[in-house]
Amino acid sequence: MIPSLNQEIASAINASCHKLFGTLPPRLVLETPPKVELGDVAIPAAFELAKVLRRPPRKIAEDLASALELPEFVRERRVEGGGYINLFLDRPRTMALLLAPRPPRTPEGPKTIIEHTNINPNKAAHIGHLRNAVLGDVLVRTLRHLGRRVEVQNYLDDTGVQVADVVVGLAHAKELVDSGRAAAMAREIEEILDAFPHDLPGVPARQLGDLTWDLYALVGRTYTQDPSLESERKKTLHIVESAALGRELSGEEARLARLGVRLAEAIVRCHLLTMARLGVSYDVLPRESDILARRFWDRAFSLLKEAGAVQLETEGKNAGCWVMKLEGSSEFAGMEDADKILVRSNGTVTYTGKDVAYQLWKFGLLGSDFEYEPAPYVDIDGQPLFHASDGISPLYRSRHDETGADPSARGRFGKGETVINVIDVRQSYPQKVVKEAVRRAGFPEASSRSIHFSYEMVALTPAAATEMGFELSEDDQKRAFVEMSGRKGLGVKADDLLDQLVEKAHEQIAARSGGEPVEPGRAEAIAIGALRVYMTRFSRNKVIAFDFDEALAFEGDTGPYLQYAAVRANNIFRKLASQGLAGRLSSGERTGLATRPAAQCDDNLWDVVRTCARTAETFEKVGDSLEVSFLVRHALALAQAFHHLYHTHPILQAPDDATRLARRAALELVLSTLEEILDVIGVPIPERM
RNA sequence: CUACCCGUAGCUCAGCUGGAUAGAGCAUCGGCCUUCUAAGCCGAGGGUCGCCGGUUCGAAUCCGGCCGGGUAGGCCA
Repeated sequence: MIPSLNQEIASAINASCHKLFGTLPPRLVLETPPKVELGDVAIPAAFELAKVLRRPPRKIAEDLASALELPEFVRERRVEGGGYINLFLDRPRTMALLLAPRPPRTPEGPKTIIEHTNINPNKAAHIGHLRNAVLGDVLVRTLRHLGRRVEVQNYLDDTGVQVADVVVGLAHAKELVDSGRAAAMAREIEEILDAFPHDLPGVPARQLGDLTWDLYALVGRTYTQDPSLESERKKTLHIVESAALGRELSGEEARLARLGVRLAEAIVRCHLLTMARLGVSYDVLPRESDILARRFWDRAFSLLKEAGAVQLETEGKNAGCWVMKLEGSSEFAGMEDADKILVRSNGTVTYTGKDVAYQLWKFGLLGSDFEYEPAPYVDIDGQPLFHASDGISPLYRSRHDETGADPSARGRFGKGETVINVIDVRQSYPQKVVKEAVRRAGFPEASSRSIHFSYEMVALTPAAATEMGFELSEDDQKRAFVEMSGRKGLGVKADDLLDQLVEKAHEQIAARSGGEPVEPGRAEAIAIGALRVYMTRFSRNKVIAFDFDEALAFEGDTGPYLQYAAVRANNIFRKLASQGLAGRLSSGERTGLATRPAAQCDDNLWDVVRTCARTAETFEKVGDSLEVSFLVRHALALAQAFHHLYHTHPILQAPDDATRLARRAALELVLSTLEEILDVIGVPIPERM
């Protein structure tokens, strides 16, 4: 419940067990009883001891309970159920302790690098990317809250096939299916890119994401209908890579390469704008093109070769490729062909190969680094559009050479002790390969600190897909969910969903404001709250079958429910002030709380306090398990407890000052706890609902 | 074929390393706005925890085997 108190209780149990039974409980766990009436801390140790001592747990609990020498904080002990020892805390003192000011934590210790978002810069972001970014962002905020040093990286695959695909679409628009529409879109896209970094008059920045989304879908359809275009794809990818490697290119090739560079750069701005809307930010944007230009792979390759981790195949289907043999290792057991190609027979490096180099760099083990420059995204006045995750520092991106690089940023990024990659579960296999490669390159400790934060995908319910005008096959209609597919253009765009949320929030506000004008930030805040909670309230390994009704819900287990609790708490303090009553607790009141009669803390009030008290351990649990839904569910439980209290314990109309003080104290605690948690989940608290 | 994930109320999900009467939200039904905003609260109904076996004083939870659904096993990422 309270970390320091838990420790005292734990050592008391151990001491008494030793004295009474001459043995310690195999595992010492402290639980929280399911109901307030049952107490504040539950000790199930008697169940464990029953096995060892071969005596009924209830008996053991009774003996142990009376023998325990507990801290003064514990007011009462009871044996409940089959053998639980339940402790009741001194309510006023606990409350005073919980309300005592805590010094803010400054980050310290070794650095944890978290990579998330990582969207192919060739089209608008969809709701699957949203899950990635929100989970990653909440993880970042949680670890920071726990006092760790965290660096946020958003990797840009600016020289990948997906970028090449859209370049193909632009260069060969007339050969695509629906060529008329394709050509029109291509023209508009090129105009937008020509004007970049400025926007065309009247054309919103996100238009580019929408257009490329559609164009990419046409390219995808064309590939399946007319495979001859595939050769253009290979050629284009080669051009894009060659440019990054600094090779001389002919006129047309150079034009295509430049197109790819500008496309990626402009789409990244779309993504960053979308994420900024949600309050998601990054410290550095490492680019794949710079990994190529800086020859990171060459370094990684020699490390792997020196360690004997890779070998050149001379025969078989992988002849001419450099592969990492995985057949023997247990992690890859049972796989038919577990070997992973890192260098293709034509000499080019696979994505996984580049990822190995990137991973080694993240740990500072590559012996090579990027240069860095501030990300080039500015508004009309030349002010930066984005900041680093501290909200102050500039957002940097990697750079391949010194020209234009910021020398003061040199060496600032990477060199993490722990690296967490937020990537969906479908990429478990390549992630395992990367981890294994780091190990075999001679860095077992770095390998063990390579964490794949995996989560399940966001898919669409057939209903949602149909609602958006997609025609599903009969088989698909029967499925529980259908996978999104950029190549089919099947998916819900992040900004579209946000817009719908904002619109709905606006309607709801307008419906209750009685004609008063609605300030624009309110609907946006509610939309963000709804979205962030929707993306984080499920366990990581649960597929989210996206459903419009569910995503747009504002009642029950939702962001607005949390926000409403905080708004209500704020309203009470506001109202108290407007009536000339004491509102927020003074420091004298806080310390004086400890000696007040316990009677003012009835069970209902205490239930809320008890929930607040579990916050610290919830944060710890999230840090240990990397399961952010624990935090969200805790917030929901707290909000629920408070909404209940709100109806049973009026403060303005409290019967007397003493009662009011106890209630104000509980309110103070709820509000500060809610603010603390919502800040970490990234749910903004509006002034009013 | 192999590995991993999922299977709990009509729907969406919790259930923390085995333990208190299996809990929330949505939906349904019934109440509560002259009282700090009803995006709220109170109450009711609704469960063979996929199936079978094992371990245990005790299993939704651990183990084994099935069944159903999903994902991965590309010189794509």
